[in-house]
Amino acid sequence: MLSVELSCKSEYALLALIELAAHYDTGEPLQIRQIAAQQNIPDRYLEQLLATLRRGGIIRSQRGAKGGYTLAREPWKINILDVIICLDGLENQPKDQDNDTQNDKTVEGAVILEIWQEAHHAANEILQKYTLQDLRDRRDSRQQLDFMYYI
Amino acid sequence: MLSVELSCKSEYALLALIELAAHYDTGEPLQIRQIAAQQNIPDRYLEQLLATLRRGGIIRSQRGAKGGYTLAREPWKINILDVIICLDGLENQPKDQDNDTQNDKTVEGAVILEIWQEAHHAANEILQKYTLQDLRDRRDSRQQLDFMYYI
DNA sequence: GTATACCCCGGTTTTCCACTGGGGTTTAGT
DNA sequence: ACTAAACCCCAGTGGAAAACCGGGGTATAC
Repeated sequence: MLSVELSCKSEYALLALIELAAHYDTGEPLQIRQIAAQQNIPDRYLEQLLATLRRGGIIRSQRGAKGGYTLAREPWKINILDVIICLDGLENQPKDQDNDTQNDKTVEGAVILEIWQEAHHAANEILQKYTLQDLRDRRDSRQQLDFMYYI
Repeated sequence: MLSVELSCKSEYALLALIELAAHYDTGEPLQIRQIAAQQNIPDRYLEQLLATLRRGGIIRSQRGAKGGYTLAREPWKINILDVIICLDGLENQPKDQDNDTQNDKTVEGAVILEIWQEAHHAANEILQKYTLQDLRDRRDSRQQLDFMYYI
């Protein structure tokens, strides 16, 4: 219910977004197939994730032949927390029904929840300070390094 | 695989530990039944969690009639991260086999993992700075407040 | 010696995640 | 217009992990 986990979903989405960020300069859309092949992601699954990202305003889509996906804004204006919230959080609604039965509003439960929210907040601050541009840059310099070692 | 989540398991364990911390002064052990009834936890499940906490050195057990559980050390010497690591982490071994097949060591995956570990670390620092004593104190002052509002 | 309470270990149920499939609809190119 | 390429929507399926239950054993106070 209140988690900061690196799931397949998050990882796949970020991998795809790194690709989109890398091709952002060209202005051309990228197709699901290309991304999926590049990053070894099941394409039908990736399709769902991209649909979610689109509804969340992270990416834009172009339908029809020669269509595909592009980032909705510049890579340095999309941070990782945006992505995570879009994927997991969009339908974590208030859900404050069931107030007739004391669902679990014990004092102890509230105290624990409080601390968890604090931890959760600390993690979110980290995720918020990194953008897709940062991911792309890190990827590039890392690959540069690998090449240096190779020769 | 790398998560900071408030699961049932964690919450149950912490609720039980708050009870044990509250009764720590008496020196008397608390029985599973009492804790389970107090905090509305399925007792057979709580038994498993307490067994794990015992193996992790968080609590001690006394067998036989008039037995039960007590904290293994003072409430202010047990922080929340200790508890979480004991519950989830004890058997998250290295598991660095499968280096013949490149399991998923892509450059992009490594970059993402790096950032996630940083976020994870930030959350752990929060969990580490709160002890069972803190939980107990917060519970008590919260209950005091509720009473003030009631009259 | 007996009741009490922990101990161990295996099974069941439930829930959720990763993944798949079958249709549709929009659009570029001819 | 026609067709093919691509996204769109929604409804499943399989498997694994989490939550939970039960049976029989063992230590200990009285």
